[in-house]
Amino acid sequence: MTLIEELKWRGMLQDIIPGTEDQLNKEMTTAYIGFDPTADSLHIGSLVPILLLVHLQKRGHKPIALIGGATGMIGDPSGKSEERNLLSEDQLEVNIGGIRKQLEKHLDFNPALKNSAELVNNYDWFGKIGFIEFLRDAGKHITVNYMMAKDSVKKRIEGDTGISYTEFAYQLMQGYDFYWLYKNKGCKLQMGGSDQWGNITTGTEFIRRKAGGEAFAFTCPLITKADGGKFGKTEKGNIWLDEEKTSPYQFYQFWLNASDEDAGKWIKIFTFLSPEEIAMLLEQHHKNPAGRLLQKSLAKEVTLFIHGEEQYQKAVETTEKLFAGQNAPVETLSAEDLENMEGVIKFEYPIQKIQEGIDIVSFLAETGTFPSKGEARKMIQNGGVSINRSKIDSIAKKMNTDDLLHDQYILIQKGRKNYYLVRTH
RNA sequence: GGGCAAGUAGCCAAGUGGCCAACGGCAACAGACUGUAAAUCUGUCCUCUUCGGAGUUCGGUGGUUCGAAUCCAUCCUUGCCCA
Repeated sequence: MTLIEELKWRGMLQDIIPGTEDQLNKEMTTAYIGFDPTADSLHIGSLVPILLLVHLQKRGHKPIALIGGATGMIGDPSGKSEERNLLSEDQLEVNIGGIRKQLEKHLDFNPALKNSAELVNNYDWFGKIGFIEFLRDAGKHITVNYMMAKDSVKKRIEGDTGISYTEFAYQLMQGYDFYWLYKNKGCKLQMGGSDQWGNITTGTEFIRRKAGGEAFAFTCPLITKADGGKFGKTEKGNIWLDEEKTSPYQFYQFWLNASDEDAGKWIKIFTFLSPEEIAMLLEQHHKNPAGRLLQKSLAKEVTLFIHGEEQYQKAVETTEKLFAGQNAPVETLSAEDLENMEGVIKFEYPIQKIQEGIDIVSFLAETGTFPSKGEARKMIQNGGVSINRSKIDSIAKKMNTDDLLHDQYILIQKGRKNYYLVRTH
């Protein structure tokens, strides 16, 4: 299976410029993907571009990760219905650092390799270009008519929010990036999400007109959920790759909670499992859907890839303690079990207040489980709060020392899946 | 610069003097059902609350009025048309 065939099978190919496959088969090809420095960590939405680079490098091609230090200051209109706020230079600096750290974990940057990965920041070349120079060098080669025909631009022009000259110029900058990499790094291929198709083809067009060269591209479909929700968002917000922002346990749980339909698609995209292995998993899953083998495999592979063996083990251990024995009495959890639950949010609380018999609503608000008493009350009335695995059915309940596990802990559940551990002192 | 239209909660979107914390939809969260799925049904969904209420909202600021998201003035932003 060639790289393109594999990506097609994995469901990671949306659009492709004819001749791309021949180019990849012909020689070691240098290819790039851009990353937007809109936050100081990448989230799972950026996982697909990372994986594309990894696949590429595995096949002996040379990946370049481009961080949009310059383009990030402008804002890409693609997929945005409104003008974006500009990021400050300081913030960009921080974000670029965070992203660089994460990319270095997954790509091989060893310079001894002939296809070693490279990291570039487009600020390095855009920072030096003057406005007049840019207009003469870049602007002259692409007509406004061509730029306006792009979907991302057309939507904004036809919509009722408009588009600023700044954002309109974005595709020209991205096109120039591709040209710069073509010229200076011999980069002939650009990849990206399907929302980038317009920007990408501006680049290949630019290279053709200005350099008379041929460049290639393909895009990956945007990841969606079967139920139409946004991918990678939960109650707590984005799922980040940084374990400080999203603990490995939460990360593992995210994948474990995928629906059957999504899991079947995602396991091809987000893991490196072979078609045979995946076919086998799918078959076993159909025989016994309740085993949720697909979700478990998906969660395992992705957590291993991002957080490594040790964190994966911890996530699984915590998961088993919390979920495997859902109906087991809470006393079966030892003090060590409780202490070692990675990823469960822990709070400290003075034991004195428990001894005094504080009411449940105040207790939940004061520990930080809920932001306010009102919310705590509402959730209890909705039947959504459990203490030590038994559902609280009255807001009148008072806490007392009988509620302490091992004379010290209280396990709070918000809904079925959100656990909090209160440690008294 | 001139003319016309628009700006409502995370998003879309009704409301055009009191019955408005503001219809409806999406997203989100919780419950029932389940497999820590999906679908379905139910509840919550501006903030706080002693659950009786209280406070702050409808681009900004002033004003009219007993009372304004709704009327007036002005400013800002956006779109369309004209120059």
